[in-house]
Amino acid sequence: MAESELLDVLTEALRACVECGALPRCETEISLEHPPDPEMGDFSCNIAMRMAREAGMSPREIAAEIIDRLPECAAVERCEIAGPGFINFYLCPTWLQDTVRNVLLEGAEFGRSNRGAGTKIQVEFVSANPVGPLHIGNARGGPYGDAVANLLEAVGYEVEREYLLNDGPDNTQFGLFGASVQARIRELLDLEWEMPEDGYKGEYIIDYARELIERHDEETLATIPTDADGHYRMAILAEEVVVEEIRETLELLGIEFDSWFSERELFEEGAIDEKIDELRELGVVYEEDGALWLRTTEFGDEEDRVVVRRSGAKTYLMTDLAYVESKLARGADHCIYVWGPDHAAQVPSVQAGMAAAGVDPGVTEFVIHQIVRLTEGGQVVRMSKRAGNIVTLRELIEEVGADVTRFFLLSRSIDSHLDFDLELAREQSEENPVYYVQYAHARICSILREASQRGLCTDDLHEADLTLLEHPDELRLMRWLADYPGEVADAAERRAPHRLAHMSRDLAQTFHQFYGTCRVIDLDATELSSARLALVSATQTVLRNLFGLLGINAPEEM
RNA sequence: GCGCCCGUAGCUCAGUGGAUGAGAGCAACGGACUUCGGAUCCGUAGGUCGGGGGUUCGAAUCCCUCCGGGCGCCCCA
Repeated sequence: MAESELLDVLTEALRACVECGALPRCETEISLEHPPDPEMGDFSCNIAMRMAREAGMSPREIAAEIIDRLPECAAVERCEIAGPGFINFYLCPTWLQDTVRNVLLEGAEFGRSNRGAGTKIQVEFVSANPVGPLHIGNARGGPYGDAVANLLEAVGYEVEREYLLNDGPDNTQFGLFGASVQARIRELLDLEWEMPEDGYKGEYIIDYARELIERHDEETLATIPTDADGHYRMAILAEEVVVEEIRETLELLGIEFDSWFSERELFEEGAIDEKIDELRELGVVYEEDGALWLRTTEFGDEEDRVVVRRSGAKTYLMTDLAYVESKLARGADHCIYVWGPDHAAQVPSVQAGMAAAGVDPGVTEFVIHQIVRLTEGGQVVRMSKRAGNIVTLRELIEEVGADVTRFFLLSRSIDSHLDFDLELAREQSEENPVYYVQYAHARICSILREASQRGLCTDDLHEADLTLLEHPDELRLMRWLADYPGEVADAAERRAPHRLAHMSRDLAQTFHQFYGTCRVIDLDATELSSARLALVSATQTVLRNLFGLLGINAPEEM
């Protein structure tokens, strides 16, 4: 709010400087930050220092020129040059009070913006092969992709959440899965059976087999041939069960997809073949050793890649090329791919392949998340079913709860390996950061209940006399609320939902500090009580908004 | 061997070009309500930001190099 006003006047001043020749035109971006000490002002700008070299002037000189031409702005009380050339702004004390009032009036809208201006972004995440239950390894992309989607929506993008099902006829793994399920079904039906050498030998395959026998006619299942076509048909039948399971697990975490896109569609609708023809016309493919190769080397890849195997089967790269076109055709302006670390190596070839196919490289964006390990008492817990350890994501959620699972998985930067501390996650006490942040919310609810019971009015708090809020801990809390919209925008821009987890911890702590020093309910000072209740209520709103982006609950009591 | 990620307090991690500004949580130690939720708060202690070189007015942050750890390197996905 105040921040965007400041950016406006700075931009204006800079333009004025350029127009009258006081400063040369520079492309440097204007940004604002907080000085290390509130004594040094509410905001500061380093533009003068960043321009210094290009302008060939000293930073302080530049700062002076800018300040001279700063338009009148009601929010700014004064500004001054500090240190090597910072421009520090001291805002009118009312700006913080306005912030609190805005929070109360805007409610769930506070912190949202329209920077995205309705641009359509598709976020594709999880997309684990539909050949088994979700496990810890691919669990991270779920909360991450969902929270990034929340962030993008919060800053005004139109977002679509998509799960890609790798269920095409040429998908080796999918076929193997079908063969494995078929083997188990035949075993259960007392028919001749054989598990493929590279087949899926996990026990869950037997569960799928039992489920399919329950859902379908035994006769039908028994007559499905044991060749490649039969394997594929069987895989499609089993996929239904797997996808149900995956969907339910993700729903436990509050994740719901707008679209479950089946790769099969690309084959059935001929999109793949069309794409191959296109590549031929573009002259970017050639045949060798009976396979069709894409000249990705000419687009920055280390070697050319096969798109159609000698067997005639299409590779993932081929389907990726048809798939991205489908995304764009369905209206996406920008596509974010959230992939696991096992796919990191294929990013360059996919990017090169897309370039070869004529896709604007600016429309795709790849985020690779790093691995998750379970730890207990500092020891890595192997995901071994035989040892009775947690293996699937569902088991983890059942063990520690959805809020804890989400919060933990979101609490680290996506580039960092994540150790999921089971011991800490199970802890239902102050040690567990999730309970810490939720406690702040529950405490606020309790204060508001108590105030109401004692006859204080908790409605229309935006009309309270907020000028009474001047304690350092009150000011600190208000500053925090004022920063919130900018922090959300930053987190969205950087695709960094882990910042939300840190923010929630930070806001909870700032609130608790305020609570410790500022008595809220005081029947001998009802004016002050109302002002503080307004601040408490505003904090509750921002906590809720933050929890909403994180995707965790805001409990009224604990 | 090549590629990607990581290396910051005892532990788990933020911070990724700015100021007298290296921080948080946990662990350790010492404190705080006869009143709103002590699942809380305050204080103390704890660092060659993996090593070295470079760029810069300024580097934990950018570049080079070395060391250490993780992951990946199929006509699998």
